[in-house]
Amino acid sequence: MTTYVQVAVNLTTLPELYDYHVPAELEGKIQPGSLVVVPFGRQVMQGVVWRYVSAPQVSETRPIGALLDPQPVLTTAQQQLAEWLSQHYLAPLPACIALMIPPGLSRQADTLLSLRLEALPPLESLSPIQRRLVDLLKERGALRGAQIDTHIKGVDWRPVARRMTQRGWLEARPILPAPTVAPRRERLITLAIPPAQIEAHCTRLGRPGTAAYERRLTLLRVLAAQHEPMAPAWLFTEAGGGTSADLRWLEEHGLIRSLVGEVIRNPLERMDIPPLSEAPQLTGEQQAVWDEVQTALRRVENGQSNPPHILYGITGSGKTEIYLRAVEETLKMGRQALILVPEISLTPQMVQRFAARFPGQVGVIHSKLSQGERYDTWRRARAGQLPIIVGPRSALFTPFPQPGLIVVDEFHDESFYQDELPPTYHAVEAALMLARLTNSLILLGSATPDVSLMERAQRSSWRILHLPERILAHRQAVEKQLERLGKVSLLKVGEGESARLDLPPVQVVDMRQELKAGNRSIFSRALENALEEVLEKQEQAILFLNRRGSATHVFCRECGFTLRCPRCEVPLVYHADATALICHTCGYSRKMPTTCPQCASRAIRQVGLGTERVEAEVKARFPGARVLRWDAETTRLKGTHELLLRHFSHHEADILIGTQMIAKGLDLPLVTLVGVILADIGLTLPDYRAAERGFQLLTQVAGRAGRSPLGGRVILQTYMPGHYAIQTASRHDYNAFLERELHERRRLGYPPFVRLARLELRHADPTHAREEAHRMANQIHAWIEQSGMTTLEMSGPTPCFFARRAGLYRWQIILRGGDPAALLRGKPLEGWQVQIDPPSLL
DNA sequence: AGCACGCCGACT
DNA sequence: GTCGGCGTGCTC
Repeated sequence: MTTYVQVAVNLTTLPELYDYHVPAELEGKIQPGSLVVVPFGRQVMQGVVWRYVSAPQVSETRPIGALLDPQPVLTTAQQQLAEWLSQHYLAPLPACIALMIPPGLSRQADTLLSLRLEALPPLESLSPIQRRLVDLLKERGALRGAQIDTHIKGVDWRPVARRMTQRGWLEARPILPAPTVAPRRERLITLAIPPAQIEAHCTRLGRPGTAAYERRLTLLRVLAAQHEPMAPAWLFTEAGGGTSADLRWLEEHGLIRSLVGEVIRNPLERMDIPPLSEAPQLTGEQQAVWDEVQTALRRVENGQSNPPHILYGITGSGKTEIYLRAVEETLKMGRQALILVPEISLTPQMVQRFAARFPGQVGVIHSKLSQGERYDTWRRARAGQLPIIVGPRSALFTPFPQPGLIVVDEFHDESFYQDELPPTYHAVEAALMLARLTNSLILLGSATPDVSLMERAQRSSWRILHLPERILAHRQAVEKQLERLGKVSLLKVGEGESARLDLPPVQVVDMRQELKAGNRSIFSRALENALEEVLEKQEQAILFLNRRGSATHVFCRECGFTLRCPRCEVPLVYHADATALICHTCGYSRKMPTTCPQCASRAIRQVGLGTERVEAEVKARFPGARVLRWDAETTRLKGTHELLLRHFSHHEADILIGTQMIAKGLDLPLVTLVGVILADIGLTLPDYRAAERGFQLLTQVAGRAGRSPLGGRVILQTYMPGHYAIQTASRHDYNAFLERELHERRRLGYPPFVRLARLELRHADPTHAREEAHRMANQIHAWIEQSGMTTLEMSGPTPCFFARRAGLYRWQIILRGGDPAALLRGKPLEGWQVQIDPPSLL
């Protein structure tokens, strides 16, 4: 009996599965999820076995070539998740599978080219490209296509090589490159005698009293203290000396043994992990929430399903402690937990808390990992050896044997939506699906829950858990620190270790009134006074402005000409410290001109403001203040987030100026003032979620103040003080915002009351882009007619709001109504990027 | 992705 | 007549 299987071939554009038979030598070793090598046309490719089939769809099948990993690389739940992603987001299945296989293990087919010297014509008769190929292969021997690509750039050499192969001048052999990742093996040293007998064997260490004798004895003692095999380099470090000759001596005298063992590459080794921390006592509110979560986890344990749980808790209300306990409970029942966070480099405190509570059981995923670290983390998770994974959206695709808990922290964050490369998907939606497939509990936590999901939660009877009070954990530690600084605490009377804190009062300052009163500075009188006060008291302040640079744009007062990026057409931004104009979309930069390029007038000026300008103004007004600027640029120039952060939290600076990256999860107890320089930025963008984004950002920024017993306040400067996002954020009133925003969405016909799909086209040729956009719009119109989906509305084609990006012209078509994805499924959309339920239409 | 097939214009 | 451009379709 031959076994037949369907295989998803690793070629991201392939829409279907292909049938193969299992050869006798692989019989019993192949199962759904197996990573295999298959012949495909005249190529050799990688693929994932999808399912067994009793009979193939085609008369002739070819055999599976080899099995690349004895363990399946996808779990059953992951296969189902990949199928759902493919269906829901209109992406080819192999593209969805690619999300789940570590880079380095997943390889694409290639061709190995070599010269046939005996058949080669005289070199003079060759064309330049042919000549380059021949020279390269003569020098380097046989090369893969990918290797040739690195030597011959900007030229399409493949058709040339193909013709040379047809003439018999070259030999082309299809190959599949081996995975570039593998377990790391190292020589390890272990004691060959019981630790207690070291003294008894001293005679075998050489002549007593010599340096070598002492070194060897120390090596043995270190090994005895360690209880586990040690790599030589580590052993020498711990022993404070030693050579490989010592090891040889000890091995020859039967005192130690060498063995080869796997060494795990663990990214957490590079991180400072605080000592094991005990779970703090819960407040009454936390306890009530925890009781509910615990009950839900009981149900998971008993195989019953749960609705998604939303954990709506204001900044500093102790959500993380609930996550930690839920993880502990999940581990107790032998299942694994997944913690998704928006941006791991901005939330090192989150990772540290998990690593401290569950030493040795936490794996971290982030973009800076080496391939080896990523591969090892993936394999340990698959084997059940690493039951907790913390990471960004990609961490969702970790292969756990039996997940029991999925946490999405700050689930309103847009970084959970991937729209750069296909498949575009929303990690929160995918997490909801995975929770359903694995019968896991899913906890979605946020201080500003996503409006669409909140509406869905209310409509579908999800559980909504509320933590309305800020708490201050580790009260004694903080109070001791304040005592040292001679500060008076503003804590409310509380029980035990934790205490309550009020949310900081927010003062909205109308900048139009400031102008009327003759104040043309970027600081209102209120903010200036507050800053002065903070500096006097030796406390700290944060100034927030959601824009980098010194000015928003540069224009000529004579003729009105604005300097724009030649590739993106967006206005260039002036950066004072580099005296350059920079495009914030593509990075293009040029010198600041002294005269207008259009009319040659010298009246060319910068207008608007960014973080650099704020920095300059602060330094001018408060010469004694120590100022630290934190944005994408200073991070790039001055090193890691952690470094800047540590600098500030050790009070080596008084004022921190930053863009939205300072809004996330920082816990800075000495900050008593947060000033928002201009709250309006972003609110006026033509996008259906502009108000929601503004509200979230302002709420988060405001949450940075008053996280300590010193109290705190927020000053919010704006030109539109009546805007509901600003009004509700200043009152910390999420419910009022939610109600108003849902009202607006219903009125204007936006999610959650309709579903959206967005089609985007990018092309270097503006005419082609426009014509293709119109052709597609007509086509979609016809599809709507044919399908009878008359509730679907199409708008466009229109140029995108950012109409050019990195030299490419962008056009979009928006579909809204019942189920836009259903219309597009299976339709030819080549060249277009499709986004289902996009969080932005810019 | 490769590679074949097949159709059209520029050269030996 | 052939060579070489690239549009289209196929790979179990």
